[in-house]
Amino acid sequence: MQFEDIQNLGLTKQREVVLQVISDAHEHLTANEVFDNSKKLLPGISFATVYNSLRFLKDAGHIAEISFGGGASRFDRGTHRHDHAICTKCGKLADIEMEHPAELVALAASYSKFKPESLEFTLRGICPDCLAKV
Amino acid sequence: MQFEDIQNLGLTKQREVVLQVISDAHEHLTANEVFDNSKKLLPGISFATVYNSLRFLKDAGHIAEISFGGGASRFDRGTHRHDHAICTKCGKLADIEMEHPAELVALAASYSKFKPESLEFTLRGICPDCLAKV
DNA sequence: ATTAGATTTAGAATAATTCTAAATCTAATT
DNA sequence: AATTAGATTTAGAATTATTCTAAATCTAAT
Repeated sequence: MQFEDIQNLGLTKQREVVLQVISDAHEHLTANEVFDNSKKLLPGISFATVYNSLRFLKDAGHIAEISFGGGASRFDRGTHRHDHAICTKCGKLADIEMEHPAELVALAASYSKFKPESLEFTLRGICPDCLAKV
Repeated sequence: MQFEDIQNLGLTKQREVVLQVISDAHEHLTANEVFDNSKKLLPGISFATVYNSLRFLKDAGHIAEISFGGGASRFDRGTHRHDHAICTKCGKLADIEMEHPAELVALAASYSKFKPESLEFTLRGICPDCLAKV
């Protein structure tokens, strides 16, 4: 877990703010939410710039885009690879930090004939909160 | 691999057609493409009905929705669980038919504290066609 | 035939994302 | 300090994706 100085990545102020917002958030925000939060730090920022910045930051590997059936994409500070769990009751999205079984990527690559770059999975199930509510 | 008679699922004609279109397609279609193809079989069908049918068929487990960053959801005949590979060069989407390593779901569930229902992954990499083009 | 409930239709409405053109900024050069 | 080229931002329009609404139609059970 390495400290990354957002002030020093050679980003424009707008991109810095967008990255800051995503880093500070405890949840996975939509583009719209990123926009709302960014305006608090940089009132003049425009919607298009948020989208541009999201694309830029994604291409640069600073953030990751997550999407599920239904609704807008969400964004995630992409400092390292991780997986997701999504609750089929309430829709909550959680991160999973674990190593993959050694053979998983190789197996998937051999089945698909793709040259593998990365693999990420989504676990569908019921989150602890919803389990407790029954 | 079991034969399923689409004519006999107790579906409305519109839902039958939507399911037929998805089953017949060799690729993963967007809602828009499903609509276009459905019109060929049932000219009067409306866009809203295609969306309604997609939701219905998804809830009933006949089809699955797949979404990635960027663009519309795609739909897949969901007769059985499978994974996907997506090409980072050309965007092509392929199915992966393989068993998961035994411990994968249990491991993911224990890390997330979710009660697991299903798990699917996406392999990112370069597809055979793009590899050949270099 | 009647009726209640579900489904479909057409089109409007909303939400998500991208595009456009003009203005601004940045960094490199005079 | 002025000039310039290229990248970025802004504002808002445009496009694309999805959902909603209300009236019409269908279905199955009386």
